[in-house]
Amino acid sequence: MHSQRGTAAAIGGGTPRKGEAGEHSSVLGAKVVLFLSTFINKVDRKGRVSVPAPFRAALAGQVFNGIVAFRSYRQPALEGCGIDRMARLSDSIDELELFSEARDDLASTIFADAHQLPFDGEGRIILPPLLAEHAGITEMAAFIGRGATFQIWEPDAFATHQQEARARTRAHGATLRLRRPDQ
Amino acid sequence: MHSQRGTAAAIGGGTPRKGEAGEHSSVLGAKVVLFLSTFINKVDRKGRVSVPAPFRAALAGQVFNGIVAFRSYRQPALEGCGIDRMARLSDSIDELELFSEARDDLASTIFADAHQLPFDGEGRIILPPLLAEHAGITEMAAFIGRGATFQIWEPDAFATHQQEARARTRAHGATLRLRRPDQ
DNA sequence: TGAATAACCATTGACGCCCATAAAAACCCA
DNA sequence: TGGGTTTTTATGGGCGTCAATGGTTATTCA
Repeated sequence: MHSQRGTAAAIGGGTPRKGEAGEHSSVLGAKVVLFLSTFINKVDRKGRVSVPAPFRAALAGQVFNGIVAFRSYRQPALEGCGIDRMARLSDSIDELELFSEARDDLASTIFADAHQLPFDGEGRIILPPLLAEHAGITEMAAFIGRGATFQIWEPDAFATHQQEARARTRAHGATLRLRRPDQ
Repeated sequence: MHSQRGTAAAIGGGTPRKGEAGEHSSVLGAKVVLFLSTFINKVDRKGRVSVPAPFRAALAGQVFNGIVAFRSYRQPALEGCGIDRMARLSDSIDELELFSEARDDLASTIFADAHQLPFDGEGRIILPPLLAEHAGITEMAAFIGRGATFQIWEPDAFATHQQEARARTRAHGATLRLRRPDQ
């Protein structure tokens, strides 16, 4: 049908069954959050959409039970992540000069636009009209895993975008250096 | 429909249901306060405005049941936060050279101008004329989440400001290094 | 005593929460 | 390995509750 299932999962929340701890992936430090794969779900007439179960699993345990979403400023899409990431962002910004212009701009660009969308009992969120509109979402919504974050697109728009991105990648021969495991 | 609901919340107060702890987000350290999103509420003829429920939730538990607001000296807007943050600000300023000019200016600009606005039974505050005037607020007030603090704007003025901020951010390629998850 | 302020109800619509269903995965066991 | 069983998900819809707002009464202070 619409969304495949279990095709991808998110580390850290990956189906912790029957009394398994599974709460923390490391003793100190945050849980590893990884959003993978693509899921297309339906938007019902109340504006509700199910967040893919694997994504929810990745978010499990965060202080806020839901997602944070804001309009991407370069694409007709929504940026999504968990509240923990926003808290980190807030801390980062707090380190900038108080009352500086850069700080102002970042704050009003990101935080002012960020919507906190709580899960209902079934793991759905309500897409605020402003956001849905920005992404051109009406009937269906595509959840796109991007590692530490994810995006939400209108499915057709994303298909187009993906093709172009692939073409560009091939052209530029994008290379990426893998980060050292950590210290 | 006046203001959206639950669209945004603040960590720590965000809908802690069903016996969930949700009180502290970290063992030591203060509660995580995060103001997100934008809410536009009406100012009634008595000068009352509802503070968005999610913001109130973020402030819950602080020693003073209300908000602190003072005129931004860079923008036609009000800076808002909880009383706890003012205490921190005080500490920061305390670290400036005693009797220095900067210290003096900051102290008189911020603290002298800061208004403590208590919530009424319904979670509203009364906007003092001086503040409302500075922000050009008459009919409606926009509450703008900025992470650890928030601002209050006249809605149209903010819309303009936000667009400019977006443009600047995009231009500068607003780079902000995300803080490491924590140590 | 009058005006300004705070405390107290009242209304309404949006939203949180619950229940129900069907289909797909995951699971189990022969 | 295959079939049957259980569990989880995605999705729909109804209803109670709370937030935003407006108005009225009590209280305080000049």
